[in-house]
Amino acid sequence: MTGRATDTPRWVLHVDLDQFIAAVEVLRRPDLAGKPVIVGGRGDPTERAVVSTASYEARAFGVGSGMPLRIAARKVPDAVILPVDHAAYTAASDEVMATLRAQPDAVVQVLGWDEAFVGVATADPEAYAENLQHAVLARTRLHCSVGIGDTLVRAKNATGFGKPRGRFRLTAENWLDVMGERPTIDLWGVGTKISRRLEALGIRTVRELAVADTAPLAAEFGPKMGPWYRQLGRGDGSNVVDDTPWVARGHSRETTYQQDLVARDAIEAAAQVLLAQVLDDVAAEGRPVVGLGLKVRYAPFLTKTFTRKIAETHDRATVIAEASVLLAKIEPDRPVRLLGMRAEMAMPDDAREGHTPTRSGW
DNA sequence: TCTGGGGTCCTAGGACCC
DNA sequence: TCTGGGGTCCTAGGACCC
Repeated sequence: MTGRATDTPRWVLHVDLDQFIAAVEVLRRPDLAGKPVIVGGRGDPTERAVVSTASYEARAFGVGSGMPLRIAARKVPDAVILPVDHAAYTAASDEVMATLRAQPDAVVQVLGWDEAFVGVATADPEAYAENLQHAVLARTRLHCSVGIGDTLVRAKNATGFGKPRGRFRLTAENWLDVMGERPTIDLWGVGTKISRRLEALGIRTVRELAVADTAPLAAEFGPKMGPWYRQLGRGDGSNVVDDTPWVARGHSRETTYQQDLVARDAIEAAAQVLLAQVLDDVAAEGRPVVGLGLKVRYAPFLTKTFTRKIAETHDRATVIAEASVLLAKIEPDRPVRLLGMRAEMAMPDDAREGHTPTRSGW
């Protein structure tokens, strides 16, 4: 006998806050409860911006995140439109994550502002999840839904069936019964492009993907991604929740300009502003810069990216000088609607070798 | 008057070396 | 003189997520 309760099954819980951003706004403005609330940009629907979150009342009108704010405002004339307040959401998120970490024997892997995996050994995952929901509500006044699974993928996919405020369990046993007839785009990690390419291979549903031959998948998507998509279709993969502190590979800043930039000077000045912000973020971490990136959008569907490896340095002036090589690649006489600057940082030597928490472990 | 801003990982193809 | 094949590094770009 070891000290570990080896026959207690390990479960993955995927915790997802319900309409998180809108809910945080309602907490500080209770008069908004029950109203269509849309959060996006600077809260001005005449500006170029998109919806970050809509409350369920606004979603009933067909508004969803990613939609241009202007169109959302037209769909819901009575909507309350609020600016994005990052600091408020970060503070609320920190409270939620602290609550999760305080649960008995919980291993917590944060995925974003409003979601996390919780790994736990328990004989009754539903009861554990319900306790967790009560704890989050008591401490933050926010509601969440919980997906319960025997793998990370199944837990993640289960959550949607529990919304709002509920729980749902997906395991090897019921995966294909629940997911089998759904289109592949419902899978986490399959978007519009991949689902379309799968369809061209004759694969439309999750079940069809689950039983597909790997050879044509590998031929279409490459030796890594091909087999990975098939595994997604089966819901298989790791059940290990990884609480290793996240280390950023880099930092970037992007801005969409309300009016396109035309003059060369204006474009270069704007890029320097973004680069300065990026270097502030990098400096705050004290890690050297090893690469640079530039993104430029000339028109809605024409985006170019340029990257460049540079010799490891802490010196701002050196980085700015290196960036001029990328800036020279911006085409003249072409209106620019978005600029982005990115700096890649040297990774710490310890432990990150081969560690890719967001994807390849699954 | 369509399309944010912050990230991650993978792949293809060219350059270069042996 | 022409040509092979493997490996690595780098850049551009694709795709996905919240």
